[in-house]
Amino acid sequence: MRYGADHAETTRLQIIAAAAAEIRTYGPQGVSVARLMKNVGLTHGGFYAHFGSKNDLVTEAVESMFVSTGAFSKAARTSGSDFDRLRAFVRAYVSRHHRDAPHDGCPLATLANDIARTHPKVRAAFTLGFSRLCRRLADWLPKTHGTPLELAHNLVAQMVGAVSLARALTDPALSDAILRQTRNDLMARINQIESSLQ
Amino acid sequence: MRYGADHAETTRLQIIAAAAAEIRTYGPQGVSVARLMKNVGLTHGGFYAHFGSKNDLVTEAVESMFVSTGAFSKAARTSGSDFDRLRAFVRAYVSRHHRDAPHDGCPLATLANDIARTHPKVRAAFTLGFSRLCRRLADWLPKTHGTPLELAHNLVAQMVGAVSLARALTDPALSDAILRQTRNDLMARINQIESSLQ
DNA sequence: TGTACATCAGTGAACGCGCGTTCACTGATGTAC
DNA sequence: TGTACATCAGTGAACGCGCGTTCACTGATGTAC
Repeated sequence: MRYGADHAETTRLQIIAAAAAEIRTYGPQGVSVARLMKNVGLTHGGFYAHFGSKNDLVTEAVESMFVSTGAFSKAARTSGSDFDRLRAFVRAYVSRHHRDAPHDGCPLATLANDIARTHPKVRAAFTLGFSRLCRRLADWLPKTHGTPLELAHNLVAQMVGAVSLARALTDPALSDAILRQTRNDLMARINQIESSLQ
Repeated sequence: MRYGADHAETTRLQIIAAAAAEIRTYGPQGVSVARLMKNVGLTHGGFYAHFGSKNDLVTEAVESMFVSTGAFSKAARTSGSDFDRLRAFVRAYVSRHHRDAPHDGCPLATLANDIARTHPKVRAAFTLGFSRLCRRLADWLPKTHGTPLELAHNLVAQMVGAVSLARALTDPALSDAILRQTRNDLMARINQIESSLQ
Protein backbone atom coordinates (compact mmCIF):
# COMPACT_ATOMS: atom_id res chain seq x y z
CA MET A 1 0.00 0.00 0.00
CA ARG A 2 1.38 3.34 -1.00
CA TYR A 3 0.66 6.39 1.16
CA GLY A 4 0.63 10.15 0.79
CA ALA A 5 3.79 12.22 0.60
CA ASP A 6 4.12 13.05 4.31
CA HIS A 7 2.61 9.84 5.61
CA ALA A 8 6.00 8.38 6.52
CA GLU A 9 6.94 11.48 8.49
CA THR A 10 3.63 11.43 10.36
CA THR A 11 4.15 7.81 11.40
CA ARG A 12 7.72 8.56 12.39
CA LEU A 13 6.58 11.36 14.67
CA GLN A 14 3.88 9.15 16.15
CA ILE A 15 6.49 6.52 17.02
CA ILE A 16 8.73 9.14 18.62
CA ALA A 17 5.83 10.54 20.66
CA ALA A 18 4.80 7.07 21.85
CA ALA A 19 8.43 6.26 22.70
CA ALA A 20 8.85 9.49 24.65
CA ALA A 21 5.83 8.68 26.85
CA GLU A 22 6.96 5.08 27.41
CA ILE A 23 10.54 6.11 28.21
CA ARG A 24 9.36 8.66 30.75
CA THR A 25 7.20 6.03 32.43
CA TYR A 26 9.37 2.91 32.20
CA GLY A 27 12.83 4.24 31.36
CA PRO A 28 14.81 3.61 28.15
CA GLN A 29 15.32 -0.05 29.08
CA GLY A 30 11.61 -0.58 29.65
CA VAL A 31 10.63 0.27 26.09
CA SER A 32 9.85 -2.57 23.67
CA VAL A 33 9.87 -1.97 19.92
CA ALA A 34 7.03 -4.46 19.36
CA ARG A 35 4.82 -2.92 22.07
CA LEU A 36 5.55 0.58 20.81
CA MET A 37 4.55 -0.26 17.23
CA LYS A 38 1.42 -1.99 18.44
CA ASN A 39 0.46 1.16 20.38
CA VAL A 40 0.83 3.19 17.20
CA GLY A 41 -1.32 0.64 15.35
CA LEU A 42 1.39 -1.03 13.28
CA THR A 43 3.38 -4.25 13.33
CA HIS A 44 6.92 -4.37 14.69
CA GLY A 45 8.55 -5.23 11.35
CA GLY A 46 7.91 -1.77 9.96
CA PHE A 47 9.95 -0.10 12.68
CA TYR A 48 13.18 -0.35 10.71
CA ALA A 49 11.72 1.57 7.79
CA HIS A 50 11.83 4.58 10.15
CA PHE A 51 14.79 4.05 12.47
CA GLY A 52 18.16 2.36 12.16
CA SER A 53 17.98 0.87 15.64
CA LYS A 54 16.16 1.14 18.93
CA ASN A 55 19.01 3.28 20.20
CA ASP A 56 18.45 5.80 17.37
CA LEU A 57 14.80 6.07 18.37
CA VAL A 58 15.67 6.55 22.05
CA THR A 59 18.08 9.34 21.13
CA GLU A 60 15.45 11.13 19.05
CA ALA A 61 12.78 10.56 21.68
CA VAL A 62 14.95 12.07 24.43
CA GLU A 63 15.61 15.09 22.21
CA SER A 64 11.88 15.51 21.60
CA MET A 65 11.06 15.34 25.31
CA PHE A 66 12.73 18.65 26.02
CA VAL A 67 10.76 20.30 23.25
CA SER A 68 7.33 18.90 24.06
CA THR A 69 6.23 21.03 26.95
CA GLY A 70 4.68 19.67 30.12
CA ALA A 71 2.29 21.52 32.43
CA PHE A 72 5.19 23.05 34.39
CA SER A 73 6.46 24.60 31.20
CA LYS A 74 3.09 26.10 30.34
CA ALA A 75 2.74 27.51 33.84
CA ALA A 76 5.78 29.68 33.23
CA ARG A 77 4.05 31.46 30.34
CA THR A 78 2.09 33.66 32.73
CA SER A 79 2.00 37.40 32.50
CA GLY A 80 3.96 39.35 35.08
CA SER A 81 7.60 39.87 35.93
CA ASP A 82 10.45 37.45 35.31
CA PHE A 83 10.26 36.59 39.01
CA ASP A 84 6.57 35.74 38.63
CA ARG A 85 7.38 33.40 35.76
CA LEU A 86 10.18 31.78 37.72
CA ARG A 87 7.92 31.26 40.73
CA ALA A 88 5.16 29.81 38.54
CA PHE A 89 7.66 27.44 36.96
CA VAL A 90 9.03 26.25 40.31
CA ARG A 91 5.56 25.84 41.79
CA ALA A 92 4.43 23.71 38.84
CA TYR A 93 7.67 21.73 38.66
CA VAL A 94 7.91 20.85 42.33
CA SER A 95 4.27 19.81 42.52
CA ARG A 96 2.26 16.71 43.24
CA HIS A 97 0.78 16.99 39.76
CA HIS A 98 4.23 16.78 38.13
CA ARG A 99 5.26 13.97 40.48
CA ASP A 100 2.17 11.95 39.56
CA ALA A 101 2.40 12.52 35.81
CA PRO A 102 5.88 11.40 34.74
CA HIS A 103 4.55 10.44 31.29
CA ASP A 104 4.50 14.06 30.26
CA GLY A 105 6.85 15.44 32.87
CA CYS A 106 10.39 16.77 32.70
CA PRO A 107 12.90 14.16 31.50
CA LEU A 108 15.52 15.50 33.91
CA ALA A 109 13.51 14.30 36.89
CA THR A 110 12.50 10.95 35.39
CA LEU A 111 15.59 9.87 33.50
CA ALA A 112 18.78 11.25 35.06
CA ASN A 113 19.74 7.87 36.55
CA ASP A 114 18.95 5.97 33.36
CA ILE A 115 20.66 8.45 31.10
CA ALA A 116 23.87 8.13 33.12
CA ARG A 117 24.03 4.48 31.96
CA THR A 118 23.09 4.94 28.30
CA HIS A 119 24.86 5.60 25.03
CA PRO A 120 26.85 8.88 24.79
CA LYS A 121 24.56 10.08 21.98
CA VAL A 122 21.54 9.87 24.28
CA ARG A 123 23.50 11.50 27.07
CA ALA A 124 24.48 14.35 24.74
CA ALA A 125 20.82 14.98 23.89
CA PHE A 126 20.05 15.03 27.61
CA THR A 127 22.93 17.43 28.30
CA LEU A 128 21.66 19.83 25.65
CA GLY A 129 18.16 19.72 27.15
CA PHE A 130 19.53 20.41 30.61
CA SER A 131 21.60 23.35 29.40
CA ARG A 132 18.67 24.87 27.56
CA LEU A 133 16.40 24.61 30.60
CA CYS A 134 19.04 26.23 32.83
CA ARG A 135 19.57 29.03 30.34
CA ARG A 136 15.84 29.63 30.24
CA LEU A 137 15.71 29.98 34.03
CA ALA A 138 18.86 32.10 34.01
CA ASP A 139 17.13 34.57 31.67
CA TRP A 140 14.57 35.22 34.39
CA LEU A 141 17.23 35.90 37.00
CA PRO A 142 18.85 39.30 37.54
CA LYS A 143 22.46 39.85 36.46
CA THR A 144 23.24 41.85 39.58
CA HIS A 145 25.22 39.53 41.85
CA GLY A 146 26.51 36.06 41.07
CA THR A 147 26.12 34.36 37.70
CA PRO A 148 22.46 33.68 36.86
CA LEU A 149 23.44 30.44 35.14
CA GLU A 150 25.15 29.12 38.26
CA LEU A 151 22.10 29.90 40.34
CA ALA A 152 19.90 28.23 37.71
CA HIS A 153 22.05 25.09 37.96
CA ASN A 154 21.47 25.01 41.70
CA LEU A 155 17.73 25.56 41.42
CA VAL A 156 17.35 22.87 38.76
CA ALA A 157 19.43 20.35 40.73
CA GLN A 158 17.27 20.96 43.79
CA MET A 159 14.02 20.63 41.85
CA VAL A 160 15.17 17.47 40.06
CA GLY A 161 16.30 15.86 43.31
CA ALA A 162 13.04 16.66 45.08
CA VAL A 163 10.76 15.35 42.31
CA SER A 164 12.90 12.21 41.77
CA LEU A 165 12.85 11.34 45.47
CA ALA A 166 9.16 12.21 45.88
CA ARG A 167 8.37 9.69 43.14
CA ALA A 168 10.42 6.92 44.72
CA LEU A 169 9.10 7.14 48.29
CA THR A 170 6.19 4.95 49.40
CA ASP A 171 5.10 7.13 52.29
CA PRO A 172 2.65 9.65 50.74
CA ALA A 173 2.98 12.12 53.61
CA LEU A 174 6.77 12.09 53.37
CA SER A 175 6.62 12.43 49.60
CA ASP A 176 4.29 15.42 49.87
CA ALA A 177 6.49 16.92 52.57
CA ILE A 178 9.62 16.76 50.39
CA LEU A 179 7.83 18.64 47.64
CA ARG A 180 6.32 21.23 50.00
CA GLN A 181 9.59 21.88 51.81
CA THR A 182 11.58 22.17 48.61
CA ARG A 183 8.97 24.51 47.16
CA ASN A 184 9.06 26.69 50.29
CA ASP A 185 12.83 26.70 50.29
CA LEU A 186 13.08 27.69 46.63
CA MET A 187 10.40 30.37 47.03
CA ALA A 188 12.26 31.85 49.97
CA ARG A 189 15.47 31.96 47.95
CA ILE A 190 13.77 33.57 44.96
CA ASN A 191 11.93 36.11 47.12
CA GLN A 192 15.17 37.00 48.87
CA ILE A 193 16.88 37.71 45.56
CA GLU A 194 13.91 39.79 44.43
CA SER A 195 13.77 41.87 47.58
CA SER A 196 17.54 42.41 47.58
CA LEU A 197 17.10 44.28 44.29
CA GLN A 198 14.77 46.93 45.68
CA MET B 1 28.84 -31.57 48.72
CA ARG B 2 27.99 -30.55 52.25
CA TYR B 3 29.41 -27.35 53.69
CA GLY B 4 30.05 -25.82 57.12
CA ALA B 5 27.28 -24.49 59.32
CA ASP B 6 27.42 -20.85 58.18
CA HIS B 7 28.48 -21.54 54.60
CA ALA B 8 24.99 -20.89 53.24
CA GLU B 9 24.78 -17.54 55.01
CA THR B 10 28.22 -16.52 53.69
CA THR B 11 27.18 -17.29 50.11
CA ARG B 12 23.91 -15.47 50.62
CA LEU B 13 25.72 -12.35 51.77
CA GLN B 14 28.14 -12.61 48.84
CA ILE B 15 25.23 -12.70 46.41
CA ILE B 16 23.63 -9.68 48.08
CA ALA B 17 26.90 -7.74 47.97
CA ALA B 18 27.44 -8.57 44.30
CA ALA B 19 23.83 -7.62 43.53
CA ALA B 20 24.17 -4.31 45.37
CA ALA B 21 27.19 -3.33 43.27
CA GLU B 22 25.52 -4.40 40.01
CA ILE B 23 22.29 -2.60 40.85
CA ARG B 24 24.11 0.61 41.66
CA THR B 25 25.95 0.43 38.34
CA TYR B 26 23.26 -0.89 35.98
CA GLY B 27 20.01 -0.39 37.90
CA PRO B 28 17.65 -3.11 39.15
CA GLN B 29 16.61 -4.01 35.60
CA GLY B 30 20.22 -4.39 34.48
CA VAL B 31 20.99 -7.20 36.91
CA SER B 32 21.05 -10.79 35.60
CA VAL B 33 20.75 -13.73 37.99
CA ALA B 34 23.08 -15.88 35.87
CA ARG B 35 25.77 -13.18 35.59
CA LEU B 36 25.51 -12.45 39.32
CA MET B 37 26.00 -16.10 40.32
CA LYS B 38 28.90 -16.41 37.90
CA ASN B 39 30.58 -13.40 39.55
CA VAL B 40 30.22 -15.09 42.92
CA GLY B 41 31.73 -18.27 41.42
CA LEU B 42 28.58 -20.40 41.30
CA THR B 43 26.09 -21.58 38.70
CA HIS B 44 22.74 -19.89 38.28
CA GLY B 45 20.65 -22.88 39.37
CA GLY B 46 21.75 -22.51 42.98
CA PHE B 47 20.28 -19.05 43.24
CA TYR B 48 16.88 -20.31 44.34
CA ALA B 49 18.36 -22.12 47.31
CA HIS B 50 19.00 -18.63 48.74
CA PHE B 51 16.22 -16.39 47.41
CA GLY B 52 12.61 -16.92 46.45
CA SER B 53 12.86 -14.68 43.41
CA LYS B 54 15.01 -12.03 41.79
CA ASN B 55 12.70 -9.41 43.28
CA ASP B 56 13.41 -10.72 46.80
CA LEU B 57 17.12 -10.35 46.17
CA VAL B 58 16.71 -6.82 44.83
CA THR B 59 14.75 -5.85 47.93
CA GLU B 60 17.43 -7.21 50.24
CA ALA B 61 20.19 -5.69 48.16
CA VAL B 62 18.59 -2.24 48.31
CA GLU B 63 18.25 -2.57 52.08
CA SER B 64 21.91 -3.53 52.37
CA MET B 65 23.06 -0.55 50.30
CA PHE B 66 22.03 1.92 52.94
CA VAL B 67 23.99 0.00 55.56
CA SER B 68 27.19 -0.56 53.61
CA THR B 69 28.94 2.76 53.91
CA GLY B 70 30.51 4.59 51.01
CA ALA B 71 33.37 7.06 51.20
CA PHE B 72 30.99 9.96 51.81
CA SER B 73 29.69 8.16 54.88
CA LYS B 74 33.18 7.59 56.28
CA ALA B 75 34.10 11.21 55.69
CA ALA B 76 31.43 12.26 58.17
CA ARG B 77 33.13 10.34 60.97
CA THR B 78 35.69 13.09 61.48
CA SER B 79 36.39 14.67 64.79
CA GLY B 80 35.06 18.16 65.41
CA SER B 81 31.66 19.76 65.77
CA ASP B 82 28.40 18.57 64.27
CA PHE B 83 28.78 21.29 61.66
CA ASP B 84 32.23 19.94 60.78
CA ARG B 85 30.73 16.49 60.26
CA LEU B 86 27.91 17.87 58.16
CA ARG B 87 30.35 19.83 55.98
CA ALA B 88 32.58 16.77 55.57
CA PHE B 89 29.58 14.71 54.56
CA VAL B 90 28.36 17.25 51.99
CA ARG B 91 31.86 17.73 50.56
CA ALA B 92 32.30 13.98 50.09
CA TYR B 93 28.77 13.41 48.80
CA VAL B 94 28.74 16.20 46.22
CA SER B 95 32.16 15.26 44.88
CA ARG B 96 33.68 14.05 41.64
CA HIS B 97 34.81 10.93 43.49
CA HIS B 98 31.26 10.01 44.45
CA ARG B 99 30.00 10.86 40.96
CA ASP B 100 32.60 8.57 39.38
CA ALA B 101 32.09 5.65 41.78
CA PRO B 102 28.37 4.79 41.70
CA HIS B 103 29.17 1.13 42.45
CA ASP B 104 29.75 1.98 46.09
CA GLY B 105 27.94 5.27 46.19
CA CYS B 106 24.68 6.36 47.76
CA PRO B 107 21.64 4.52 46.37
CA LEU B 108 19.53 7.68 46.57
CA ALA B 109 21.60 9.32 43.85
CA THR B 110 21.89 6.23 41.62
CA LEU B 111 18.48 4.64 41.93
CA ALA B 112 15.75 7.18 42.66
CA ASN B 113 14.36 6.99 39.11
CA ASP B 114 14.51 3.18 38.98
CA ILE B 115 13.02 2.73 42.42
CA ALA B 116 10.03 4.86 41.45
CA ARG B 117 9.15 2.14 38.90
CA THR B 118 9.77 -0.95 41.02
CA HIS B 119 7.81 -3.16 43.40
CA PRO B 120 6.41 -1.45 46.55
CA LYS B 121 8.59 -3.67 48.77
CA VAL B 122 11.74 -2.31 47.14
CA ARG B 123 10.36 1.21 47.34
CA ALA B 124 9.65 0.74 51.05
CA ALA B 125 13.27 -0.31 51.66
CA PHE B 126 14.39 2.78 49.76
CA THR B 127 12.06 5.02 51.76
CA LEU B 128 13.44 3.68 55.02
CA GLY B 129 17.01 4.32 53.86
CA PHE B 130 16.12 7.86 52.85
CA SER B 131 14.45 8.59 56.19
CA ARG B 132 17.42 7.26 58.11
CA LEU B 133 19.89 9.34 56.16
CA CYS B 134 17.81 12.48 56.70
CA ARG B 135 17.52 11.80 60.41
CA ARG B 136 21.27 11.37 60.60
CA LEU B 137 21.83 14.76 58.99
CA ALA B 138 19.09 16.30 61.15
CA ASP B 139 20.98 15.19 64.27
CA TRP B 140 23.87 17.39 63.22
CA LEU B 141 21.63 20.42 62.74
CA PRO B 142 20.67 22.79 65.57
CA LYS B 143 17.13 22.74 66.93
CA THR B 144 17.01 26.52 67.18
CA HIS B 145 14.88 27.69 64.25
CA GLY B 146 12.93 25.54 61.75
CA THR B 147 12.73 21.78 61.94
CA PRO B 148 16.12 20.12 61.44
CA LEU B 149 14.45 17.23 59.59
CA GLU B 150 12.84 19.59 57.07
CA LEU B 151 16.16 21.23 56.42
CA ALA B 152 17.77 17.81 56.08
CA HIS B 153 15.18 16.87 53.44
CA ASN B 154 16.09 19.95 51.46
CA LEU B 155 19.81 19.34 51.72
CA VAL B 156 19.48 15.70 50.68
CA ALA B 157 17.21 16.54 47.73
CA GLN B 158 19.72 19.10 46.52
CA MET B 159 22.67 16.71 46.88
CA VAL B 160 20.84 13.86 45.16
CA GLY B 161 19.77 16.08 42.27
CA ALA B 162 23.28 17.43 41.74
CA VAL B 163 25.01 14.03 41.77
CA SER B 164 22.33 12.43 39.56
CA LEU B 165 22.60 15.17 36.96
CA ALA B 166 26.41 15.32 37.14
CA ARG B 167 26.49 11.63 36.26
CA ALA B 168 24.16 11.99 33.29
CA LEU B 169 25.84 14.95 31.57
CA THR B 170 28.41 14.36 28.84
CA ASP B 171 30.16 17.72 29.17
CA PRO B 172 32.83 17.17 31.87
CA ALA B 173 33.21 20.88 32.59
CA LEU B 174 29.47 21.31 33.06
CA SER B 175 29.29 18.19 35.23
CA ASP B 176 32.13 19.46 37.44
CA ALA B 177 30.48 22.88 37.60
CA ILE B 178 27.16 21.46 38.85
CA LEU B 179 28.98 19.70 41.67
CA ARG B 180 31.12 22.70 42.57
CA GLN B 181 28.21 25.14 42.55
CA THR B 182 25.99 22.86 44.59
CA ARG B 183 28.80 22.30 47.08
CA ASN B 184 29.40 26.04 47.38
CA ASP B 185 25.71 26.70 47.78
CA LEU B 186 25.27 24.06 50.48
CA MET B 187 28.39 25.24 52.33
CA ALA B 188 27.12 28.80 52.32
CA ARG B 189 23.78 27.66 53.73
CA ILE B 190 25.42 25.58 56.44
CA ASN B 191 27.87 28.32 57.37
CA GLN B 192 25.02 30.82 57.57
CA ILE B 193 23.14 28.59 60.00
CA GLU B 194 26.28 28.12 62.07
CA SER B 195 27.10 31.82 62.28
CA SER B 196 23.50 32.72 63.10
CA LEU B 197 23.92 30.72 66.31
CA GLN B 198 26.76 32.79 67.67
C1' DT C 1 35.94 -46.99 65.92
C1' DG C 2 33.39 -48.33 61.69
C1' DT C 3 29.44 -48.41 58.65
C1' DA C 4 24.95 -46.70 56.66
C1' DC C 5 22.28 -43.10 55.88
C1' DA C 6 20.44 -38.20 55.76
C1' DT C 7 21.44 -33.59 54.59
C1' DC C 8 21.40 -29.79 51.43
C1' DA C 9 24.40 -26.20 48.80
C1' DG C 10 25.42 -26.36 44.42
C1' DT C 11 25.08 -28.39 39.33
C1' DG C 12 23.59 -28.01 34.68
C1' DA C 13 20.09 -29.05 31.28
C1' DA C 14 15.75 -27.49 30.11
C1' DC C 15 11.30 -24.57 30.06
C1' DG C 16 8.69 -20.64 27.94
C1' DC C 17 9.06 -15.97 26.98
C1' DG C 18 10.05 -11.43 25.09
C1' DC C 19 13.63 -9.02 23.21
C1' DG C 20 16.02 -6.46 18.87
C1' DT C 21 16.63 -7.32 14.31
C1' DT C 22 16.15 -9.33 9.47
C1' DC C 23 13.85 -10.26 5.30
C1' DA C 24 10.93 -11.89 1.52
C1' DC C 25 6.50 -10.29 0.73
C1' DT C 26 2.21 -7.29 -0.25
C1' DG C 27 -0.62 -4.07 -2.44
C1' DA C 28 -2.56 0.68 -2.95
C1' DT C 29 -1.10 4.58 -5.19
C1' DG C 30 1.88 7.69 -8.11
C1' DT C 31 4.22 8.01 -12.50
C1' DA C 32 5.58 6.99 -17.41
C1' DC C 33 4.06 6.05 -21.72
C1' DT D 1 -7.92 8.44 -21.18
C1' DG D 2 -6.03 3.80 -20.42
C1' DT D 3 -2.48 0.48 -19.35
C1' DA D 4 2.00 -1.15 -17.30
C1' DC D 5 5.21 -0.54 -14.08
C1' DA D 6 7.83 1.39 -9.99
C1' DT D 7 7.53 2.79 -5.35
C1' DC D 8 7.85 1.93 -0.52
C1' DA D 9 5.25 1.91 4.14
C1' DG D 10 3.77 -1.75 6.31
C1' DT D 11 3.28 -7.16 7.11
C1' DG D 12 4.33 -11.23 9.61
C1' DA D 13 7.25 -15.25 10.05
C1' DA D 14 11.67 -16.24 11.58
C1' DC D 15 16.52 -15.64 13.67
C1' DG D 16 19.56 -15.97 17.84
C1' DC D 17 19.86 -14.51 22.37
C1' DG D 18 19.48 -13.81 27.32
C1' DC D 19 16.20 -13.68 30.67
C1' DG D 20 13.86 -15.77 35.28
C1' DT D 21 12.66 -19.98 36.89
C1' DT D 22 12.32 -25.19 37.55
C1' DC D 23 14.01 -29.62 38.63
C1' DA D 24 16.22 -34.16 38.82
C1' DC D 25 20.55 -34.91 40.23
C1' DT D 26 25.38 -34.92 42.81
C1' DG D 27 28.47 -35.81 46.40
C1' DA D 28 31.16 -34.31 50.54
C1' DT D 29 30.22 -34.12 55.15
C1' DG D 30 27.56 -34.57 59.58
C1' DT D 31 24.89 -37.77 62.29
C1' DA D 32 22.88 -42.21 64.06
C1' DC D 33 23.74 -46.61 65.34
